[in-house]
Amino acid sequence: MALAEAILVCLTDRPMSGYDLAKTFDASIGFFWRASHQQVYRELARLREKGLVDSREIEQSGRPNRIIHTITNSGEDVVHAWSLKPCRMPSVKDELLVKLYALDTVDISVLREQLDIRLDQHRAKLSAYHRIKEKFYDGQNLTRAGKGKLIALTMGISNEGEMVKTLGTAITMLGEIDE
Amino acid sequence: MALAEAILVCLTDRPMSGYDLAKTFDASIGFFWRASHQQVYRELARLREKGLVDSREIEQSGRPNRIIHTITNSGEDVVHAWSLKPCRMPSVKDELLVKLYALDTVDISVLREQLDIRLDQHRAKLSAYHRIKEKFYDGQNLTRAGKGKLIALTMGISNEGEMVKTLGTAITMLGEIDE
DNA sequence: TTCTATTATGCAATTATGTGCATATGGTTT
DNA sequence: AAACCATATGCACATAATTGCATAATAGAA
Repeated sequence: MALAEAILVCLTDRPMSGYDLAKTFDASIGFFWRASHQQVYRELARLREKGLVDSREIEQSGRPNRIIHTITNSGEDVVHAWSLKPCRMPSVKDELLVKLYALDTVDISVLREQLDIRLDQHRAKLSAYHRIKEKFYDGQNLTRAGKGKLIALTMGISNEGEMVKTLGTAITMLGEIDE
Repeated sequence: MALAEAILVCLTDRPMSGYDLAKTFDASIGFFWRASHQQVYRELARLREKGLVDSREIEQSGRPNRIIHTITNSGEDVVHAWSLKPCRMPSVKDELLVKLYALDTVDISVLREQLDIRLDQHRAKLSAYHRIKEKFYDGQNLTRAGKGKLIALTMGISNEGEMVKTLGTAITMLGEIDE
């Protein structure tokens, strides 16, 4: 259960509402650990129960009240303990690769379209990462936190770039079959 | 639920026991879709219930009887329908990247060790993939199924190679902090 | 001789994730 | 005026994955 830790990590930076967190998980930290808003709210309820966050409701007029969550001391202890534990390998689960693996049971032109779609998705991610890097992490006086995010982003960029290249190769190889 | 489809795809090739399938998921198809033996046995029970596989017990002396599972016609229909559906993007969930993202809450030397471990894991995968490619897919007269597996393997190799490179960069960048 | 690995199957409990739905309001677009 | 988007929260149901346990025989190593 590292969603808990990912949320706590976000709250280390600053106290946030569930809505803020959900948006963060749609962007920044979501590049490395994806979660929906429902998941975030459910996990926040658990963290509150365990006393790892402190939640206070803020009155608002016009729109629903916000609930601001602040990390507690025991929350920080949990983050620290987690940081020392070894990391798991992310588990691979890619339907596209399974379809390539099972090439004699699938239609090549359909699969080709699916590869094209995937290629576009990786291109989109790549340019999004580039924009973020230029906007926030190209200055030279970065904090330690900023440097860490830059390293993660750099890995993301080279990952996506590589995916774009490999998918191109795969599409070419697929095109050379049955022609 | 694409574990069902991954199992059916394996059974398209040849009928297999749960044990055989579990081993296949520890290697070959497991490179693209990971599953434990418990998961495989449970899913096989479901597939049997739905009539997508046909299961017959084979008597053995000395050791437990094997149950051989064969894909049925409706099982093949399910695989075909699945092959036409668009593929999902694999969901990113990587603790190591979250730790980099949260660099000011983690100890750099501990994180460095974790990066080293990850680097070794990717190197191991890379050389395993290379061995398999040389052994099974370097000949020129491949079947269509073989060509598909070669494309998937090629993508795996370039993925792992890229991870090895990027982790090297990340370790260097991490080393340049606080020195 | 004890311990471990391999073959072969699976249940039970827990934890995690995904999908659909529900509510409430103010501002902007058509 | 109606439709839609952003803000803000969350429940309920369903599916999937992890972890620990359980059984049972044989072969080979320590």
